[in-house]
Amino acid sequence: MQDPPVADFARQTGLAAEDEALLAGVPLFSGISLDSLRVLLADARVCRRPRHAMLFLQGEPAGHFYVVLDGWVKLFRTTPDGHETVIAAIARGESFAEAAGFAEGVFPVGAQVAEAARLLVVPTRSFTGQLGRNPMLAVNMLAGMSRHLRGLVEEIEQRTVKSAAQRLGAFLLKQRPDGRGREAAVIDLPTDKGLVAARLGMRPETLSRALGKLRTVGVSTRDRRVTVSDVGALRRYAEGAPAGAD
Amino acid sequence: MQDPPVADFARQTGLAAEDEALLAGVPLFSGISLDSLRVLLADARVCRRPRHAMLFLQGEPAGHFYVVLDGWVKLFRTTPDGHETVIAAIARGESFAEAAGFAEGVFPVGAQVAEAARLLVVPTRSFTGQLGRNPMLAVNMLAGMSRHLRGLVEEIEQRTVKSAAQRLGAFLLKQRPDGRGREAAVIDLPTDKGLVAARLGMRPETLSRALGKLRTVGVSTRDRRVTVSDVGALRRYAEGAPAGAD
DNA sequence: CTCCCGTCTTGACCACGATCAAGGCGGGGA
DNA sequence: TCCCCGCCTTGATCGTGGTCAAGACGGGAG
Repeated sequence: MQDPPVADFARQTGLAAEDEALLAGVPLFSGISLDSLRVLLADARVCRRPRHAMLFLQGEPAGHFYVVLDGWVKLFRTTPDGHETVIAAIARGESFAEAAGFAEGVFPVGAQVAEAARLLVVPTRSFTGQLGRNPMLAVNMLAGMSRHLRGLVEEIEQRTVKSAAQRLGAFLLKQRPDGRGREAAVIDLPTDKGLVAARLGMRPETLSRALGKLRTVGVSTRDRRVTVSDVGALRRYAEGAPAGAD
Repeated sequence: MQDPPVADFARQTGLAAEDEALLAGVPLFSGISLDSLRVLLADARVCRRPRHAMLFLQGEPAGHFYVVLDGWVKLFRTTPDGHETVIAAIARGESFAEAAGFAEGVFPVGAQVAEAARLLVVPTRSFTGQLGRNPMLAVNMLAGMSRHLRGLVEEIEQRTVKSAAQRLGAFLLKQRPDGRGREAAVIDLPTDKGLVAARLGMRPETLSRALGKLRTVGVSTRDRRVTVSDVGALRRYAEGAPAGAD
């Protein structure tokens, strides 16, 4: 409980070295050094949850927030007339319910595991405690959050300026951060197409048609497996003018 | 320079009491007590700028951020091919370039006064300095920012779910926070229609047509003066189902 | 007074994506 | 084995808002 030596960090939390690298890349934590991150997350714990597991319900009191280490999580709101709307789909390397990290309250949405997940659970109390004890850490985090904020806003605004097919193209490219040439690539969709559609802010039908359009730039599909014949061409399409291709 | 007594706050910065109330309501500062705010903004200064004054240019080094005490400010980006796109229109009671408040860098957009403005200018250095000296203040500010973040994201996402006319209705209602009954109201648009359109994420032509649609719920226009015959009806329209009214 | 210019409105058209509806396909259970 | 029920695709249609183009209106300068 009291200041465990850094060496115990991994054993304490169940974090592998590659998890730490992932955490350092979480937008919320950008601008925080790895060492500081270890301190900040000293009381965080890793947990695994199978597909369809409910993490929390809308309106439940919140005492912690999450980082997705692996898998996918779906945030949803239950409408008065019964059925649910997907608010967001959270991917590996992203955090959610962060607001609960700074002040306790209730979760404004529900969360369900959409794809078997490993999660980092961070308790609010210890998190804010550490921040209070490390002022510059809090300031760095503020800087990180304002960057995060701008990024989020820009991403959402892109939904107006880029076409569905372009957004899908960018999404596909993001699934394999390595390949940069013009070679071919095989990408397995990280979750079912319905949720991918939600993630990209479109209906499943539109996703289907967008995949169709991408055939003109060498993208073919079979179930969840997507084959890109020319990564460069796809990138050009995704970044180029909306009407440019065909 | 060194810890001025609180009593000098107003004289130092040029802030009136009502300005302090406004500042307390700025999303960025929600969750910060008025006293703390006085400390945090001890080095901030008020300045007036006429219409069309340039506050800063895209790419300029940033050492401070702003709060609009009165008037409107337009953020824009100059595209490679010469002409400018409006990124955002900032109203009284909102802050902008906040990212510059936590870490120095360059302004990613340009800013111009769209409607004669009184601005609070907050220097980055003293701001982060104060935050570093008051840990709990920084934590509260993080809480405020994450609320702010959710609010922003939700507002932008509304651009998909609400119709142009509904967004305009909501905007009009926000211009007079007092009236809540079903009586009539006269609202003067706070800035020219082109900028109002930008604020609402639509083209001027669409704003014009949206005003036309609102005529069916008792809204009439003459230049910048908007007359609402039944505030309750307008509110119902703005909040209700997109297709519900007519 | 007239001309000009910027703001605003109106009309016609079009592209995009949502919606409704109908099937295809595949996997699991009886 | 057959059937059923998700998931996905495909087609037809429609509403919304962006774009292009043409005026209306008003104010200021000459």
